[in-house]
Amino acid sequence: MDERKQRVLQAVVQDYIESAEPVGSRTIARRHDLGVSPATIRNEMADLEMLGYLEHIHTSSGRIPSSKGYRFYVDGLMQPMRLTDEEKAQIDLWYRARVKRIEEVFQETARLISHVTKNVALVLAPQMKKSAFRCLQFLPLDDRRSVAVLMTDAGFIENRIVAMPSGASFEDFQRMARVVNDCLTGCTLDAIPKAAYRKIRSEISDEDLYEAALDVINRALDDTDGRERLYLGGTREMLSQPEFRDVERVKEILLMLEEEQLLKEILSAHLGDGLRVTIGQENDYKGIQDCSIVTATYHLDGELLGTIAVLGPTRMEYGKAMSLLGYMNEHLSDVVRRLGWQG
Amino acid sequence: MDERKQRVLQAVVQDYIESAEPVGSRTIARRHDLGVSPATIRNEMADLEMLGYLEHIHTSSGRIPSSKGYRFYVDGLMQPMRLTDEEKAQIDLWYRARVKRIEEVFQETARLISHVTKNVALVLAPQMKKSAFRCLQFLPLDDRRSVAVLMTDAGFIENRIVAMPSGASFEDFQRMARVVNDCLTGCTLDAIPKAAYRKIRSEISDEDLYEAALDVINRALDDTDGRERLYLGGTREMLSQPEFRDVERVKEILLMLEEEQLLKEILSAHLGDGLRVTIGQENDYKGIQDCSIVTATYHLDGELLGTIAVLGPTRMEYGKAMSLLGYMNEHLSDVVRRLGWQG
DNA sequence: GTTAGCACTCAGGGGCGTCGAGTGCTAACC
DNA sequence: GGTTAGCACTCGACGCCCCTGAGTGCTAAC
Repeated sequence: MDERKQRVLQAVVQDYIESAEPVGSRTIARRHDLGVSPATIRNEMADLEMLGYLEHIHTSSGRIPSSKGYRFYVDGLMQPMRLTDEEKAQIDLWYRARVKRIEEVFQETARLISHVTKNVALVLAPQMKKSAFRCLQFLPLDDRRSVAVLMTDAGFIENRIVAMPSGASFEDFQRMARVVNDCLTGCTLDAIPKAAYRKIRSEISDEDLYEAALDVINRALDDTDGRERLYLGGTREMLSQPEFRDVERVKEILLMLEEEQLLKEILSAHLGDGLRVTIGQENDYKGIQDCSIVTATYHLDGELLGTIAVLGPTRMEYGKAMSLLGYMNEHLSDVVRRLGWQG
Repeated sequence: MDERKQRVLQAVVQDYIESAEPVGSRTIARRHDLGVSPATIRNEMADLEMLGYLEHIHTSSGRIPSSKGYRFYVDGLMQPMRLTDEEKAQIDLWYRARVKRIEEVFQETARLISHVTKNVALVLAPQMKKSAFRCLQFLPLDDRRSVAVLMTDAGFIENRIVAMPSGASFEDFQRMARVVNDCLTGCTLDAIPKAAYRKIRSEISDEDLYEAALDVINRALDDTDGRERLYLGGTREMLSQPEFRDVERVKEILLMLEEEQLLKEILSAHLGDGLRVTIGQENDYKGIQDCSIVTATYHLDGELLGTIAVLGPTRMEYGKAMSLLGYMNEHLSDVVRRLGWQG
């Protein structure tokens, strides 16, 4: 693929991303200074199509990029689009604001991403089980139940209603909490050493109480439990994309966006190092093979914490999405660090 | 308005609700046994239009009900549609399931309502400030901040990150929590007696600590704070309504549904006794004058707790929405009672 | 008061010609 | 041999027309 072909491909992709219309040879000749006539560009485009980088709806409609075409563009031709100062300012402003609850950080991150990219944003918060236990307390609910409040180092707080074994009093629960606090402080939740369990076991003589303690810990770990972990933003912004002009398509994608489990799987599949782009048919899941996903993972001290992503039509401003995710990434890692995530 | 007119009006409304197409005299003659010819029905329809119950897009299109027509229908003609046993079973099943967190109850209620009615469901949870204080605890976050966990009698739990005044230790905070717990137990949060404040004041000697205590209480009361209180469901179901065939309309309504404050105001305006229907132009807010809202409030011992609502096109199955809300209402009141709301 | 009959209206759909954007091919050009 | 101009061809979009079907309103007859 010689340089001129690359320039033509670049021109086609850029114009198509901008206009959402198939682009023709004359348009390119007019808008990009390639120094050749439309006829030559036509020839190049025919070649590019033969090579699989462009597609043709019908004879006489302009070309649109194929997944392969986008891939080549993203990997080599694209120039990363810098965020404007205004956009940066807007983001910085928000992150400097006082955070009231940790969930807000993720929700707002999703909102900001979708706002800037006009696409759906997905934010997968750090998994609770990856974080370090900080403390457990119980609040009394009624005579049979109490509420367990579990906090981890990242400032995550989980509530669970737990039934108290008959015969156990609230004081027993508080005693149990003290034991658990003593034994688990500093443990990462998905890797509680056996020794810790043994210690809890030995300090809690009552069998039922021990079971209750395990129950609390296990249910706190059960991430599929609540709907907390995945934050979505921009289902409305999405509608401004011409790809979603017809309601059927919108329904389809909204349906998919409700399948939280599926989304998590998709994000997990993309879990890679840093920025990653998956384009159209590269997606395993059939329903989004006309969409692309840009994902970024945020880390702390080498430990994977979570993922943020932009999901949109293949005709997406990859450069912008990538810069933005990179930028948000830093902020998120920073926030999580400030909140005292265990490094 | 004689009986035959009423029967014609009823027929028009029912058919229109079912088909979403303007209905003509012949259709009615065919599908409802009124014992008269289409011509007569035409005459009646002309009268009904004159009286303001029906509308006409143009000559030669069938009639559609006006807001006034729907109103008459809802107030007098409609037969309340019973829920099917299957629907009831589905609902009962869910409510019998083990509730993990109180928020789930409201979220799932919204989901169920939207699923059955194919419209948007709104659930306004009991206001925290109306509930009785149960207990306050602190969890340590870092050396400058801690997390306040406040629980009320309904099982609501609120977390807030609070800054600790310099000089105060976490132990001070725990001491403060004990004082607050002693003084406020049983108080309704929006009506904390002055005496309670005085008592707290006298028991907490440290000025900064007292301020911090007030801060926690006040911020917990601040309902606009989190996004917890209003639960939405069914933005996807909504799309199956033919009224939302064009994306512009969808965008409009989605935009509105994001304005949580606005929705709360609308719901509050509809706050009435039991079931209430607001139809089309009866709505104050311009953006939903082609929509109707059915609201129901749930109480306990005469005290208003919250509101559940169905929002959809004026062409809505009022009977079904009303029965459903009534049914969900009982369940909700029941759940809240079980969770020990202070009567 | 009810109904049949008739003229009229309007939206929707199919057929048709036009226009414009675009391609592919060929022959000429440098 | 690569580049370009020219030309025939294709196809979607648009506007137009006409037809059809559903529906009304009016009038006259029952």
